[in-house]
Amino acid sequence: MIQVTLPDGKVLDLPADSTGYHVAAAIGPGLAKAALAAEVEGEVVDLHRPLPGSCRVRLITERDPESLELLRHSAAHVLATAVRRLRPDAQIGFGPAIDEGFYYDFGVEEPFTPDDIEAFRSEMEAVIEADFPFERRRVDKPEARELFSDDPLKLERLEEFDDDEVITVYRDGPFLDLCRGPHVPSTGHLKHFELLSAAGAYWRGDERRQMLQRIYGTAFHRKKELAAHLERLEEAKRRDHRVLGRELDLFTTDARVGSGLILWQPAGSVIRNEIEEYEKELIIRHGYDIVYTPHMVSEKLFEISGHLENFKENMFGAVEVEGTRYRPKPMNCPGHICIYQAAQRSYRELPIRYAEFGTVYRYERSGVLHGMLRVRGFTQDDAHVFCTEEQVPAEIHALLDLVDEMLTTFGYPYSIELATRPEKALGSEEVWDRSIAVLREVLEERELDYTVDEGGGAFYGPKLDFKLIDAIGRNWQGPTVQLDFNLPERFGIEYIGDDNERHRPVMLHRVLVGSMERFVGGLIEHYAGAFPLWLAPEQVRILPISEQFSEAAQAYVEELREAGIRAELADRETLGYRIREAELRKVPYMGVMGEREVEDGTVAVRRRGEGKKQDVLDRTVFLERLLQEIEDRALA
RNA sequence: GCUCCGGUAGCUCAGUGGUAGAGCGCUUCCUUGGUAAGGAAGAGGUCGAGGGUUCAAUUCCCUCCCGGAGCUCCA
Repeated sequence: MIQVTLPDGKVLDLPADSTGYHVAAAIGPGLAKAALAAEVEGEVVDLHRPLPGSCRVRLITERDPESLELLRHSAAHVLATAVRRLRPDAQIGFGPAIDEGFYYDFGVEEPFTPDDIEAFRSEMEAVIEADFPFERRRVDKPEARELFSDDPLKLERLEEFDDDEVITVYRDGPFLDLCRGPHVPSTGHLKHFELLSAAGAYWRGDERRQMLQRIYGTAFHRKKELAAHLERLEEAKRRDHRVLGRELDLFTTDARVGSGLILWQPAGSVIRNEIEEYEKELIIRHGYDIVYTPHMVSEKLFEISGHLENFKENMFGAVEVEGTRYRPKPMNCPGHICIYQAAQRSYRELPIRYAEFGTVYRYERSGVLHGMLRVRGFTQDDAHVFCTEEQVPAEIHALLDLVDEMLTTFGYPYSIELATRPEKALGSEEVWDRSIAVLREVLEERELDYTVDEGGGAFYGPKLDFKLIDAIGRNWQGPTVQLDFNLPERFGIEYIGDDNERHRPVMLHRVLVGSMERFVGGLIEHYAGAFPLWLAPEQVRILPISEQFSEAAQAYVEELREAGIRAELADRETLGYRIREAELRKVPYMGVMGEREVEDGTVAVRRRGEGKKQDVLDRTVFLERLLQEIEDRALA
């Protein structure tokens, strides 16, 4: 007999060869049916795996978050089972669960067609219907070699195991896979799944290796959850900034200009300009100095900064003028350092904070370019803080204030990640530890939640990464704050301390929006194109009921413009048509003016997305409300 | 960069080895309309670019450019 301790502290006495299933059965028939796996001494294992002896056991059902990963991993096996049935020659690669689903990689002569995918989907249904149990078996290396003698990819993986390592295989019906597990008990547990896409993927992510065909899918315990997930994907598609960008005339690209280069149309430029004006006001209030540096500089600068050494493959090529080679800058920091070095600095001046909307150019491989989100030319809201080591905590505090104010304004919740010393790092361990400790202390002082990305810092310093969460729950790269132990050394920057000696200042890099292009692209998706009033390219559209009121409407448009409101008149076609147009254009407010309004000095105000609900307001009152909403940068 | 898919009117897309269509948009006219499409007429295309095969290429083949799904990488 063994003693099994349950999470609530209860202890069960069970026969020595019991499994998680027996534990569940001993608790009750409902649980025996619902259990998908067991957590034994903290490790998730198959439900039918014998317990190692007396132990702590927690049963995992579909209520537990871990179970989704199990389900999806098993779904990947079901997919492979189906593929192998229809295409016995397909080599099998890896098939893990991922964040939102699963994939499986196959080596085939010809890429899969949509018809193939559909066939696999149907075949998966059959595999599920058959309800094959997932059977785990330990094997040694020679036996494994035998089992996978027809699967070169599995054999390659197999050779990476140490001789004494535990190797397990899983079988479900006809399909056998080299796999660590665990799995759900049988294929029948997979009820709600969908295959989503197929694309090429290099074996082991190495572009020099064979290209496999990867099929992506997802799976859920409940039909409703699957439907909700698919709906979320649809919603993401509807919000696609490339589609909205064209519909709303925000930005465009042109083959004659080049890939990865964004042309900001007037409407998009309004948004960008509003953001820049807001940020300028914000950072000037926070003690920053605005600077400008050239787009192209002598290559020598990048020799000093080390970019030519470490970043060359991301830099545009040089142009030679009168014997000097110039390059478009990939980063703004070297220029800012030169401004710092334009004069001898005293500790009395520090901290010095230089900010620039600096446009940088980076070579990106054509395949990674994506709308405004991944481009070759972009403008960073870049800033560099030069300060003494003692001033660092105060600077970090100030930055956290700045970040919070900024992200709150745009309506983004966010999370914080602290990235620490990587393997290959510059500067002494002691300096690193001290800097990380400073960052940590500031975060803790503020009682902010954060996660640690162990070893995720740049080689030249630790950083804080802020992750934005958008309106449909997706994560975006947000602000970053980065300590730099490298550039101050390379440039030999100094200040004179109160001891009249030369000292090396600490340098912080920081961006808030990061790249204007990426940020605005993200905002388009976050707001689904319906920008809050302060950012809306067109804020108010005035609609006279008929042309006989056009003059009065035009006069009101002028009045609004006079007050700084971006207002337009729409007086052609029918009223219904114009309302529809304004809604599709996502103009925040429509103001209807007919006989009554013209006589009364009012306007019938209709808010975007609120249908017929409207207020008849005194025109001056409406204007004041608009101004207030803009001043507040209200989100609604 | 690589694999696959795509590029036809401003936009979304149909179509064909015998030089082309729809809807929306645009222009003009009629309509002067009270809250998500009033009516009519018209203009608009070197079918991504170049080369090849063919009596004939938008259609088939090759190269290139641009875009998409991914791999890898990143702000």
